[in-house]
Amino acid sequence: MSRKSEAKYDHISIEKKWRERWKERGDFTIDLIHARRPFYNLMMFPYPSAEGLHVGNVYAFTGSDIYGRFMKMNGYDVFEPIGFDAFGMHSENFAIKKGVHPASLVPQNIAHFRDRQLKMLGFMFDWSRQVDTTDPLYYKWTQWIFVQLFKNGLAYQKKEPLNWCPSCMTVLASEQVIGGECERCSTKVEQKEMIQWFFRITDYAQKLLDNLAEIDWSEITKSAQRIWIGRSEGADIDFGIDGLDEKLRVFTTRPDTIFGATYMVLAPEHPLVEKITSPEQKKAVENYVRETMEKSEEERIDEAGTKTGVCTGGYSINPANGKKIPIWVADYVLIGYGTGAIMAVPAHDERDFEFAQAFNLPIIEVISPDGKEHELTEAYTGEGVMIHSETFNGIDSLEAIPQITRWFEDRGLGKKAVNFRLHDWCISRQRYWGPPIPIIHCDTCGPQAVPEKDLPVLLPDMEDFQPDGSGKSPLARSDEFVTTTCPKCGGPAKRETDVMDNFLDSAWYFFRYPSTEFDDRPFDSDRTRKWLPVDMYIGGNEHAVLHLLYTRFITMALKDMGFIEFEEPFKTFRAHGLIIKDGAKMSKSRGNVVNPDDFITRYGADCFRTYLMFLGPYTQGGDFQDKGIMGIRRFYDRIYRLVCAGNMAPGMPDDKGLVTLVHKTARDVTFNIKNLEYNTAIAFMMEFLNGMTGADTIYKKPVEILIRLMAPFSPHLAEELWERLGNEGNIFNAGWPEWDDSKIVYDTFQLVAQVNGKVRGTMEAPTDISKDDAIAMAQSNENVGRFTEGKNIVKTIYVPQKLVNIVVK
RNA sequence: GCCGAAGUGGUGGAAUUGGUAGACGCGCCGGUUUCAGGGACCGGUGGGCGCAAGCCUGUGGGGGUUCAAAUCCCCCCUUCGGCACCA
Repeated sequence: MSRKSEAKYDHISIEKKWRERWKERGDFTIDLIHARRPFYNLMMFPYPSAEGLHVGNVYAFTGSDIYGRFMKMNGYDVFEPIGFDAFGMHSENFAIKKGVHPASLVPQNIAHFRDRQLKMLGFMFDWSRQVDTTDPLYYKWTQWIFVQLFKNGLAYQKKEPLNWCPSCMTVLASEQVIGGECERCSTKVEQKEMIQWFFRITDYAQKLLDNLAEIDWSEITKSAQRIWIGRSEGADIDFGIDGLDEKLRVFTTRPDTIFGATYMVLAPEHPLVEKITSPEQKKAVENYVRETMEKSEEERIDEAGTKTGVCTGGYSINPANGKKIPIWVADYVLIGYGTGAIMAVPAHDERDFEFAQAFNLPIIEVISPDGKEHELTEAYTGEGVMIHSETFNGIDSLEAIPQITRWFEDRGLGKKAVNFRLHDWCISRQRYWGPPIPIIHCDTCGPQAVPEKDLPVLLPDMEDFQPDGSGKSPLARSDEFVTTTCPKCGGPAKRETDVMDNFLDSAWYFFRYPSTEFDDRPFDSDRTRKWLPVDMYIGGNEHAVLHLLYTRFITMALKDMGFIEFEEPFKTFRAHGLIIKDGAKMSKSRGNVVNPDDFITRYGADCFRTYLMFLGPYTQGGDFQDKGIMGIRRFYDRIYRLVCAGNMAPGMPDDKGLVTLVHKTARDVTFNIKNLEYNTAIAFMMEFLNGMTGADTIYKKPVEILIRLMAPFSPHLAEELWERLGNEGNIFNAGWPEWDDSKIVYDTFQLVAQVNGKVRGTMEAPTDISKDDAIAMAQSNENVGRFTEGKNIVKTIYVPQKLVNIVVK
């Protein structure tokens, strides 16, 4: 047969054919009401950026889609929706850069994403239920959520020093500051004191933490959340202030060290600083506070370790022993944690030790590892026996913590306390491209929620939408938008002009998917009961403390407000890994960005999908090497030719080895997919093909099994081959291959003969060989004999169906 | 600095209740097909020694436990990720 007439795997026409067929048949539009085995398979919806779909998106979606298709073949009614997270600074900044209005750019981007890219990749999305966060019909309900939180006291305004991104010209939530930089544009953030809207996520800190123990999430994600929530247990203790009728409250995890407190430190922003400063120190303190406020977050991070501060001239009274100790101001104490003030115990805290050394403050050892006194050259932070602690001397420090806490409690000077580093979620943004915060400010009635019947508060169409850095949103420049009447008293009032954080849009989108046809409610309760919580959620771990934490909070709040019956949104979450290119991160500056479109055109979506999954374990990512995709292409070419050749014997082969291979492959591929170990699943399928083509006759049944196993990876090709083999109907309704464990048996195995742990020979032995026979067989091996001759056999180890190890001396 | 994960051929990666290290690919080498050019098929491919049988060596480095260690324990190095003065 000449090369020309040989069957050629034409991926372009095959993929086109099946895209159309699926659309015609409506294969993936599922009946949400009558579904019998609902399975909600969710992936993180993308920003429809103008650069188009990134290979990282394709990687993420493919891994999720394979899982969804696998579940479908296992008989579940899989709901796999997709949408567009199109509000927010990412879209807006890009629009500014291009000089286009986001309202005209975003729909273009969505169309490109959806029609030119996502639809080419063979995902089984239910296109009848999309979500676009910029659609007023969607953000109406984003605003509705705000209103519910406001009514329930979970949304409030407060003035606080906040993270301000000078480039994006807006405040950010602390989760959106990564290493002192803006999460979106990597500009160094500054501190700015402003009045903003917050959500009380801290009310849920304990629950957010506790539930982590119960949910089936990637451990790496759970641990990131645990660290971010940052629970620490200790005590609040009130120190007196010399000459003032005020209390100075501190939080400490080490009340056992209180007799070693030799000074106090206030954060520069602490409200008591001014009151306690003595006239002599006034100037120095004022200078220090001003300098600190002017420092950027970056400078403070860089300086961590070098201690600065000034003495206030004020004194505090240690409630443990009545001693007078000086109060200092220093920036190593943060206003945002605990009470913004500490009792400094230089002997047992590294930071306090450094500070005490820098400013020659006394160091008193109160915890001793061996009960003796020491000359301290560094802080001792471990446990030990208490010394210099009056009536507590001799007590083990661990036991002393509850004792001392109780001692203070009894005297009304302190109490057990728990602190979280988690802060309330700042959701105000001084930007244009987001849902307006649905609040009306009335001078007489205060801030009022926009009545639900008046939602959505439409984002006004403004030609000039650029942020101006004034600390106010561009919306403030529209009188028409701002001017309104108070819903309570009817008097003149002004609308809130900030828009909401983009992460609120995405905190509830999966509630909307199953209920997109309802325009009188955000989500239908029957629908929600049937489909939520989400069964499987796959996405990037970069959202561990952003989206994934906010989402859990919103879900908990919705439950407490009575709208839903569960408090965790995702039963299972798996973080996928990251794709790199030739060992390095992909980036435009390196010029090593993989463009999915090129590979799809050249090799087909099926090949591209499969290759991405072959790069490495899905949860760990992989290294994309352009040449590697040929391996997958060859694999599919071979299968295609095999099926097209058509000369197959019916049914299953008689050959026991082949039968075993069929069952073993079905089993292994199944478990691999369940565990998201797609790379090894593909390897097993390749071995299967190699094993089949090595035989004289090809049988049809094993080929059909292989095609079903590969269907989640290469849906178009699998459909095509399934049809060519004479099957009717969607392969995804054909069921998942079953296997029989009792068929996975071998008559013989390779018996390894070792002498002193080194392999000296291998021989084929019957599976049911006895221990004695196995040992005898090993000893009969010529090479083994060379190493045992003239030696004493000390012992012999037999591991059934594995090896014999003869130990000689 | 602290926490977590990981270091395996030229390369991506397999193998973990401890039991033949390198599955499956890529690349490379040799061959077949009247084959001219990213085709198909067959064979080989960790390193060293050897004509060969085979031997030695080998999973970041160094110790240890064990009949047996990529896998378990201790110390060290490197890389990546997270947190970053959190009291």
